[in-house]
Amino acid sequence: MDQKYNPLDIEQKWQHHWEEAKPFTVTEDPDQKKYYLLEMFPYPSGRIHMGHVRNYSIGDVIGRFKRMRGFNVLHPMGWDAFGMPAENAAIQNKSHPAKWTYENIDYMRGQLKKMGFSYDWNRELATCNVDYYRWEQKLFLQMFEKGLAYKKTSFVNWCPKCETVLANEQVEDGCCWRCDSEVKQKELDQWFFRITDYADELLEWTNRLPGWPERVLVMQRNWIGKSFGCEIDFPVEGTSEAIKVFTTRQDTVYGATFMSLAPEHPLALALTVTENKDAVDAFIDRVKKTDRIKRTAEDFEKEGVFTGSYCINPLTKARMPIFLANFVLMEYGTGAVMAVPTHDQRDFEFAKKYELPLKVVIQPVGETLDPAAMGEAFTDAGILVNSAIFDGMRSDAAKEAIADFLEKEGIGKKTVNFRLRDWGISRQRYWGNPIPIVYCDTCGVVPVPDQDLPVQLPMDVEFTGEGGSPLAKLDSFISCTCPRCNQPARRETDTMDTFVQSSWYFLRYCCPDAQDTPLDRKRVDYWMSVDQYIGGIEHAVLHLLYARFFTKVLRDLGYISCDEPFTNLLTQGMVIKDGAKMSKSKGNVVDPNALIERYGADTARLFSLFAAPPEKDLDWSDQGVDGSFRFLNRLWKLVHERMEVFSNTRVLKVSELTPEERLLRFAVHKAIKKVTEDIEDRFHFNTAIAAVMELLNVLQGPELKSPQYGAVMREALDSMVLLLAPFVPHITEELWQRMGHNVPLSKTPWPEYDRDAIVADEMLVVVQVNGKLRSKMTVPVDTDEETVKSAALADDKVLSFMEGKQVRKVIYVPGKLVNIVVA
RNA sequence: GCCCGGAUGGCGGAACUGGUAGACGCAAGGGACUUAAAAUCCCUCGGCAGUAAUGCUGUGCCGGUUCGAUUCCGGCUCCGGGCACCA
Repeated sequence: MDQKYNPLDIEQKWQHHWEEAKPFTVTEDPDQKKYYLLEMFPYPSGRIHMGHVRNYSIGDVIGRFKRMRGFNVLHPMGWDAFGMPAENAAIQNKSHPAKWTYENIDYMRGQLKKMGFSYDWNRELATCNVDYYRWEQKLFLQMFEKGLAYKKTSFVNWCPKCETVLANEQVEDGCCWRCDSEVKQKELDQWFFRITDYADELLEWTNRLPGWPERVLVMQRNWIGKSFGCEIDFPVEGTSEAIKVFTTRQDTVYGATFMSLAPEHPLALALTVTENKDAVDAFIDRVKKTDRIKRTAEDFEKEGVFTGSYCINPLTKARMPIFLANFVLMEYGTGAVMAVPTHDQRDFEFAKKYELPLKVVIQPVGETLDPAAMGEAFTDAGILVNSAIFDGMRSDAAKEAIADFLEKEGIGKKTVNFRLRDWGISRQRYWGNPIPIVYCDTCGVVPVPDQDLPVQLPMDVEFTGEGGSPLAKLDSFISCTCPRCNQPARRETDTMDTFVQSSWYFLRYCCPDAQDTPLDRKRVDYWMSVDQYIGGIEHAVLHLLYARFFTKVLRDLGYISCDEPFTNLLTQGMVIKDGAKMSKSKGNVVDPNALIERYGADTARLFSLFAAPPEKDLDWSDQGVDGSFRFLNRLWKLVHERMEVFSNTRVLKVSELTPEERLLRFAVHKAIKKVTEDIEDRFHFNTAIAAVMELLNVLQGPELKSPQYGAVMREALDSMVLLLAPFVPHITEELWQRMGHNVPLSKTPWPEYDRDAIVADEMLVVVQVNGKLRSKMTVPVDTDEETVKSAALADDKVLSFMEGKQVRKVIYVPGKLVNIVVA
């Protein structure tokens, strides 16, 4: 037998075995506890990177562990395969995105297999495959029917480099999430998903996801941005019209001295008097040319223009001049703001600039504000003044009272507003799922009927890189007949955002071969929801919000029963090297292939799990990798060395062990307990691995000559190999087999620790004087409190620190320490 | 500005409910083996003083609670992340 640890051979051997025996293939079994484990599926960009290695290694530990614990573990893998890089590569290489994508998938699948991840490959799916996206088209049409998918003209985020629209969630710091180009605003007719219909439920459930990291939930809550307030009507002087405003500060309504409208407000032009028309037109024109992102920056100068019209404050009856203001957004609230310059900083700045009246209606407790002397708005809560019957009330009480009063008078009503906008899903790109819609001059927007699905993405397309989407130039695709009137019609040429595909892939994994339906309810209901989801934090308000939305929509469409897709979420940290995220431009990339060739997959897995707990950033260290490799070599050597000792050993007789043997066994069972708890309760794989390293250090001690040493050692090495199996599956399978086991590790249960073995005969008691460590004593475990205390008081070292002082108190923490308080 | 995290040796990190700070690993130094090197094995390894035993000190800073604080409370500093002209 090979005595040298040769990772490449044994990894190949066991990967081949898994390929043949398929121990990770699962079906629904109502008699077994199910466990759905999922890592975020990769985009097939070419080759896997360290982030993938880390993400999937974390997942694989959990998968293999749960399997050994007797769970029916669903652990699928697939490809988030539509998207722009494929199209860009096609332009560059004069190739086809499909070719590029499928080649990448083949290569990366090979890489994942070389890492030894325990996936059920029978369920593999690629979202660019028509067998996947056809069902998404069906779901789109059902959403269209229910009004959850709709088309509207609006200003949208436009990435000039990607030549496509981006959802709000895909704009980061005013730049494209993918290519970092500055995002512009463009007015386009686009498809949207009505995620705002689910805003309340999405928010509500953030309080019912205890298995999610709090910061992800907070980010989602902020993103949804629910605020409570009032809608109030301000009648326009001399007309029967009223301007509706939204405010969260109805307690300041008596202080509203003017009105600010968004330049896009539908009443803007109608309210403009003839003398002001030129100025207003010029202002609107200027604002429209200003970039959206800049316009909404906090430091952007507040500017406006007077329309010449007035409205009436419904409570004070004061005349309020109506302005257009550049900082007022049409898409939040009603596009109109009642301006309270004393209690809102923006209104304050605006009022100062255009010399508008200031009226204080909230006084801070114990202070009196003088409007003339104010340098900034007072925006905190306080006591109402100058507010008629509400004078003297506190802000929060006044909010309620004024809201009730407005409702009673029919001037306004309580309402809520969300920051969340509908999800814009149209993309002006080729490599995506075609939106199954036809435009007919007679019938308008017509959904493609069920029997005509799927709308196949045509393959005979040229990629020039010029002039936008290739689909928009492909007559054979565009030209069609209207399904309603059979007249010539045009096909929609936009494709769906790739985040649509990733919003339900985890459901399709449950029934990847379902033929007549996107989702086979019986199977989906068996597996869902995902018990553990693992991926990067960067998807906190993207994928993770969209997937929650889709799950709720599909529930309401009757496809599934669960309310939420992911019960537990683990967000793993980034992989860092030399103080920066690994990237080609920084030149600090570690290639998994090179690592596997040099050390084997087990070492790569072990290091990425050992160097940091999963949720923290992982600092890559080449020497650290050496250390992990050394450990596996020591393990290999020790098992082979001691194998002979136990080869002809009889059964372990626990009651007849020598003290040395008992100590060895103590170490083994302590390790089993520690590793089990670290994996199960907290996913602290780094400390679990450290515990096994400690055990190895103990077992490496000198061979004993005592009669049961062989039996103890057999139990020890068996246990150690089992404990390491989820982390380093290849070497452990090999050692397991070499130790004479016929059943492979992948079918062997997790070890249980023996409670009796971890009860020590003696205990170490630390002795403190005034909280400082002064001595240690070893006493039999059953020693009673009084005996321990008096032994501590009689200790030589302790006595020297008590000299000339009186004992005030003696504290005993059973089995741990004695603290003697002296003065 | 608001909301979340975080700060522990030369480095990655450990200490789970307040009870021996620094597990495990890396690096470094010394030694064994070797003609030599690699590999392997052994020893040392927070700081200061001391040959040593040992003592003092030490978990970002200041203070508090406690017999006892890396852990709890109050106030700061710095770093990372999210949100932000959202009415």
